[in-house]
Amino acid sequence: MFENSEKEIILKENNLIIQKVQDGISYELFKKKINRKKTISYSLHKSDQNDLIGIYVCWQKDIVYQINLTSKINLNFIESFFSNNCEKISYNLKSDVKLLKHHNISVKSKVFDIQLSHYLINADASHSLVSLSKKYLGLEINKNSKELENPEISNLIFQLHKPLHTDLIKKNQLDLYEKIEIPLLKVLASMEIEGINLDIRFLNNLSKKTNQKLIKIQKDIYEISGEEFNISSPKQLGEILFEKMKISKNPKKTKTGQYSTAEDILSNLAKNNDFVKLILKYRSISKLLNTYINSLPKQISKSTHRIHTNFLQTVAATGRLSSVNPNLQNIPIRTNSGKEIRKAFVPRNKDFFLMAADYSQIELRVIAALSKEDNMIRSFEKNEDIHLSTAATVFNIPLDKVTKQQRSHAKIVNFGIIYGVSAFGLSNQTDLNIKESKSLIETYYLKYPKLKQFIEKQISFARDRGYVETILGRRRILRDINSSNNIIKSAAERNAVNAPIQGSAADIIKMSMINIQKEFFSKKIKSKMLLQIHDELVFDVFKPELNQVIDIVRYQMENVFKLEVPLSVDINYGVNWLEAH
DNA sequence: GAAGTCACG
DNA sequence: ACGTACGTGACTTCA
Repeated sequence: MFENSEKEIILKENNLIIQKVQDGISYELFKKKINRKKTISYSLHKSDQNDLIGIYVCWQKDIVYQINLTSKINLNFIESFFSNNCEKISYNLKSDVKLLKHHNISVKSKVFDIQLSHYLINADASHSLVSLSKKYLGLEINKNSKELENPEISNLIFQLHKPLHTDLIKKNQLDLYEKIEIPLLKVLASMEIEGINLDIRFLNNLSKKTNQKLIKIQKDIYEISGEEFNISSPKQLGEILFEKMKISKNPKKTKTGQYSTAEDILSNLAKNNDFVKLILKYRSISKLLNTYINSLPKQISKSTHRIHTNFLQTVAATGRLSSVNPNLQNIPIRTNSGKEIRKAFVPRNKDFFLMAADYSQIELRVIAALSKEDNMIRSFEKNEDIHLSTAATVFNIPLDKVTKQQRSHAKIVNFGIIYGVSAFGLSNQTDLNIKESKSLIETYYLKYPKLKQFIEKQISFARDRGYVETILGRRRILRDINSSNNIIKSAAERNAVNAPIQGSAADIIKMSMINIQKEFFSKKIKSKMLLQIHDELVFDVFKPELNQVIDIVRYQMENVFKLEVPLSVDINYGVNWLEAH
C-alpha cells in the first residue's frame, strides 16, 4: 500500500528497503498496521546530543519503516508504540528505557533484548550484532558494529529474534531471562537515572591537600634518586630501582622483559628500603588523585548535578554486573586515605541518609550450601566468625585459642577455595612456604571433606557437559575444560569451581534488587536504590522511612532464596557512604 | 592500542 | 615440571 504513495521515499541499499512514513494518509494507515503485528523490531533514532528524533521499525525481513518525529507524528506515537500488545525487539533495551523515560514514556509492551538474551546463551562470547548475525544468520558483515546504521540494526535484530529465542529455550535459559534479567534491566535503568549526590566542595578541598602531599613526596623521591624522572612510568622507575640503585639481586621481570615494579614486589622490597616505601606512597596517592578525587567531579551531570553510572548487564562472564563511566564499584575503602573519598558520596539532601546493606560472606555461604559441608553450615547457623571457626576446625583447637595469624591463614584458605586454591598461590599470600601451604590445604580438605567433593563434582560436571551452572541455572561455558594444555585446563577447572559460586551470589542479589524495587513501588516508598556493588546495595533513604526501609531491605535480601545456610545482611546508614559502612 | 599498574568485590 | 589465585574498569606511559 505504501509503494503507490507519492509522498514516500524508497531507498535501497544492500537489498534493504527503507520506507519513510510521512504525515497524512500513510501515517494513519501505518498506525493501524502496527497494531496488528505480533512482533516488531525497532531502533531509536537519536541525535548526536542523544535527543530522540525518530524511530525505525521492522516486521518483515529487509523492509524497514522510518518515522521521524514531526508536529503531527509526535511523542504520542512513540508512547502508543511502546504500550500496545505487540512484542518489541530491541538491542540494549536499558539504554532505550532510559531515553524514553526522559520523555516520560514507559515501556509497557512485552520486550525482547537481543544482547541480553545472548549473554545468557554464552556470556563469554561477543554479543555484537556483527557476531550474532554471523552466528545465527550466516551473514558476513564487513563493518564493525559501531558503523551499523539504524535501519540495518532494526532489520538484523528482527531476523535474530527467533533464532535467539529458540536458543534460549534450548539452553534452558528462558526462565532466568524473563524472571531475572528483563525485570532487572528496568531496575538498573531507574538506579542509573536516579544517580548519586557528590560533595564537590569536599573533593576540591581533598584535592588540594592531596596534591600538596604528592608534590612533597615527589621532591623527596628526586632528592634520593639524584635525578628527576617520571615516577608514573614503570619503565623509568624500573631502571632507577634495579639498574641505578640495584636494590634487588634478582629483579623480577614482566612477560615483555621489563622490570616488574608491581605492588606485591615493591612491598617486599619496601620492608628494608625507605625509598621504595616513598614510591609506593606516591603510587597510591596519585592513583586516588587521578582516578577518583580529580575525575569524579568531572562526571557530574550538568542537568541533575549527580553522578550517573552505567551498569553493564552483559559483560561479566559469571553473571555479575559491572559499572562504567564512572565505575562506582571500585570506590576506595581499604586504606585510610581511600576512605576519605567515600565521604564525598552523600545523600540527596538533609532529609535523607545514605544506607548500605551488605551480604555477610555470601560466597562462603553459597559454597557451604552447595557442598552441604555440615561443619561450615553449622558455623554460619551459629553466626560465628567464619574465618575464626575455620581456623579452630583446621588447627583442631577451641575458638578462643585461635591466634590472629591462624585466623588470617584460615581466611586466606577460605578465599583460596572460592578461587581454586593452590599451594603456590597460598604460599605467595602468606608467610608459609610451599610445603606448609600444601599441608594446610590438605588438612583443610580433611576437615571439610564435602568441600573437596564439591570441587571434584564441579570439575567432572564441566568435563561431561562443557559448562557449569549457578543456583538459577545460569551457565558458564568452559570450552577449555578438556584441553591438553595443563595450564589452560587448570584455569578452566578453577572457573568450574568459581563461576557457580560467584554467579549464584550474583543471582541472589539480582533477585533481591527486583523484589526490593517491587516492594518500594507497592508501598509508595520515596527512598531510592542507587548502587549495587556485588554483595552490597546502597540507598538514598528518606529519613521518616528509615525503619521501614531497613525492614524491607533486610527481609528481602535475607529471604530472597532459600539456601541450606542462612543469609545474613549488615545494614548501616549515615551522612555519607563511609558512615554507612 | 597494548602493557603495566591498581582501585573494588 | 609446569605457572596460578576468581571477577571487573580506569589511568598513564610508550611504541
